[in-house]
Amino acid sequence: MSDHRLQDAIDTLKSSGVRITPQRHAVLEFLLNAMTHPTADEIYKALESKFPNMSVATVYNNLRVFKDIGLVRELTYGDSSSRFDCNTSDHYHAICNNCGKIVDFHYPSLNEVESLAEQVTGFDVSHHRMEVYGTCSKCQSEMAH
Amino acid sequence: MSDHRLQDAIDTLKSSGVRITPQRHAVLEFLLNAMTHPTADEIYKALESKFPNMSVATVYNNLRVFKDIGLVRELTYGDSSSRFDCNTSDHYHAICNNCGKIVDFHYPSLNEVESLAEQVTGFDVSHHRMEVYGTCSKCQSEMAH
DNA sequence: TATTACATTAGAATGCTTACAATTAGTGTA
DNA sequence: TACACTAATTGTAAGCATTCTAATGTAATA
Repeated sequence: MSDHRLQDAIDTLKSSGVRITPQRHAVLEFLLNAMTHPTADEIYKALESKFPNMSVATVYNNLRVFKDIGLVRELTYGDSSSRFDCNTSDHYHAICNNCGKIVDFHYPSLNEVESLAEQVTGFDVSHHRMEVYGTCSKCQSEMAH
Repeated sequence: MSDHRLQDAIDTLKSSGVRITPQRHAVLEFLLNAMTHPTADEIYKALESKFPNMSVATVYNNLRVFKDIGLVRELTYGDSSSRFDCNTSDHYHAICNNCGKIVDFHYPSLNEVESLAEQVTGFDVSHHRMEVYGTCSKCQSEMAH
């Protein structure tokens, strides 16, 4: 089902002059199929069996390449490690304070906030970020007991 | 001018059963007077001359105490270290992609987003976070040359 | 095929933050 | 004020995520 997105991503890489190595392909494929927003270490562990010799550095290197090209976004929350999101379409995140689960949700882009911020701060605004924090439904029902 | 805020903060600490030590007082005072959002290390360096024997651990310990009580907020961006903000009133941040400068700005709280997110995700939302990114006016004029 | 540039690897190094155990110092009570 | 109790501080070690480095490997090109 995501063959289409994978092929698009590979085309983007190629046209940027980036080589498609097996490791790079695997990281990309894993990210595209991931329902979650994995950390670098999670990606590394997931591909360990397929690429026993792969280095963590390779994961980081490739994530940076993807990020620079705009294929993935790096999400930095309070916790220690970054998460990576290959869904570059406009969306926001809801994060569970309890279990850390991240759920995507759509909302009309907050352009108004950007233009107000420009007026007030004198910035030339390029983008914004927004998340809501709370308790996910699973944790809510567990807490009820 | 911020004696009032400092006294309020100290009262809050006392009523939470937290002792007011000289180091703690100094960290709190520095944060309240800071126009920026300093890192733990910046606070440590700033107080070095006044408290030559103070440990970095003390800065971190106290910041955590303040955070737990709700006197300060921890800001985590992409860069390596956290920043601390003692302005707990509702406001948002504009961050310069170039120099890292952080400017506060006010905007009516995005309650609507929170309630929509609750409906869509099933979360019980407690709060949200939002920032705009761009180029600050100083960097803009420097880039013009 | 030789060359060149880019990727990967393994491990060392870095930087931020926390953990730990020993010492010091506030705070409430007699 | 003096005492005792307990929290806070200190210095250092440890943990963790991430980046760096140098050597090796691999793909594309002439």
